[in-house]
Amino acid sequence: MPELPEVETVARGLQKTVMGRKILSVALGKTDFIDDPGALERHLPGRRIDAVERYGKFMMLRLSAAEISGAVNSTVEPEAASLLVHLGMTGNLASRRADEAHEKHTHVWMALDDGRELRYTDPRRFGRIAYLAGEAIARELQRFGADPLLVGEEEFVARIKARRSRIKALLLDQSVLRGVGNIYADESLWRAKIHPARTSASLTPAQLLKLRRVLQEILRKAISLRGSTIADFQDGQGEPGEYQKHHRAYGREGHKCYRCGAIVRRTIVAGRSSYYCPACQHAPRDCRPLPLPRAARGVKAKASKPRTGRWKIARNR
DNA sequence: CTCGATCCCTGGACGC
DNA sequence: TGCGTCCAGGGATCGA
Repeated sequence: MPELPEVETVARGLQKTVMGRKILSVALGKTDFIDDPGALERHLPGRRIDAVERYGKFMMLRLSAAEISGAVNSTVEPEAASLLVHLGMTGNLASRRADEAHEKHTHVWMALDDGRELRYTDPRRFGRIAYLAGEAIARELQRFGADPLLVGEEEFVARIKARRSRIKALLLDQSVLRGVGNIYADESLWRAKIHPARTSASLTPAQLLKLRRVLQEILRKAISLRGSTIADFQDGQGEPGEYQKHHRAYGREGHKCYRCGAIVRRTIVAGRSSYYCPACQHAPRDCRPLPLPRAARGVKAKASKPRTGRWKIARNR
């Protein structure tokens, strides 16, 4: 699932391939995940993609003011505008040759001035696309919390301590930190030896500082490895990330803890599967692991495949 | 404020 | 093998 490192990877790819390109036209497939499909058709053609930025799990395509060539298009307002793209669970945004067959579940085609198309694909359509202009951009972004890579020690502790939820729920809450999802929440909690069901109030400042530090280390490492690619699916030409090889908790139910050898267990916290080492990460009394599935039990349990969605980082050529 | 439940959606895993 | 069921999960939303 695209979290901060995966979105960063996609955004960096797009910086190389579509930045500076002009959008010539827009075609749409299914649009139930798009805020205002008509706005895309009305406002994107004629604009140039000036920048591709990441904001939490969103990508922001900064768009030019649109008077690039030829006739003035009166339907295009001159104010700052952005295309916000959230990949949800299975979304991808990539540049393809216009004559290249499109993947199944492609829902947006943006023809560019270099003969290529910027295409959005998303089988489950849990993603989101929104065209935002003017003050709507700032209004949209103010809902989100700190960037976990930039947040300082004081702010991190303050944001966590301001709430009394379980730590996993807080890590996943985009209004606390923007960009952390299920994988990197579990990975950082394992590394910090904190059980996901612990409440923020029960954690010491030292534990929170440790959590912040390992979270940043993990995110940086994951970005350097182009994110995590879980269980490849369909279509050949992706360039998968490598960070899944470094997972220490996520998807490892039934395997031995890399640190102590205990069996990694799974439980549900904040409505999400949460993987942890019962020996390293002391559980609150009210939190029990789920029974191990048959595939993950037994002596030589050939570890179950990670229970997870799957997606692939497509190469942005 | 915080929780859990429900829904959205598709396809892969699994059980019989 | 084939079919039905369960499940993954980010986020919105609603009720407790």
